[in-house]
Amino acid sequence: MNYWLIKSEPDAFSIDDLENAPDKTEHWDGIRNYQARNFIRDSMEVGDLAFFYHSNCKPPGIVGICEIVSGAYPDHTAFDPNEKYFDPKSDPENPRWLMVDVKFCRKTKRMIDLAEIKEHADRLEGFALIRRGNRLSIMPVSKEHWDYILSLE
DNA sequence: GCCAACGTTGGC
DNA sequence: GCCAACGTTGGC
Repeated sequence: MNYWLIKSEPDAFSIDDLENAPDKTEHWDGIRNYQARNFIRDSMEVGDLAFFYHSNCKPPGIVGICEIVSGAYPDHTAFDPNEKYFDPKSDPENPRWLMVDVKFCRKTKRMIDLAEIKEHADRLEGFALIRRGNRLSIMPVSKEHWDYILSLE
């Protein structure tokens, strides 16, 4: 059982979009970063929980919790030239990019925004979200950090 | 809109 | 394999 934080720009796909999706489940496509891909491929397991984080908005922050409900499988959007995240170098015979399905669990009682999380940096040492220059769209969260952040809710 | 911090690309 | 140029991310 692992814990994660996954980022999404709310203009593109928000926590409400996930809640309103059929079966409250959606595939998490568009990951085009090897480190994030490797997390999906090697470490994510069905039943893992993830913070749903709104990025590139005002204010950015954690807005909900979702569950990983599938193993990793090929991200088909990489094969389609009409898709925003088309990657001609991803071979369908040997897919370069993977995705998982995530299911809405609940919204947090309130948004736990980035500024607040940073105020607790001393209790969140090593948390990838507040490391300098962090740009990962999927990152692991330790159980200690997970519980602590939820205690702020 | 700005820009720092990265990741990727491609010439050599 | 090095590294400059370029593109992207994402907070501010």
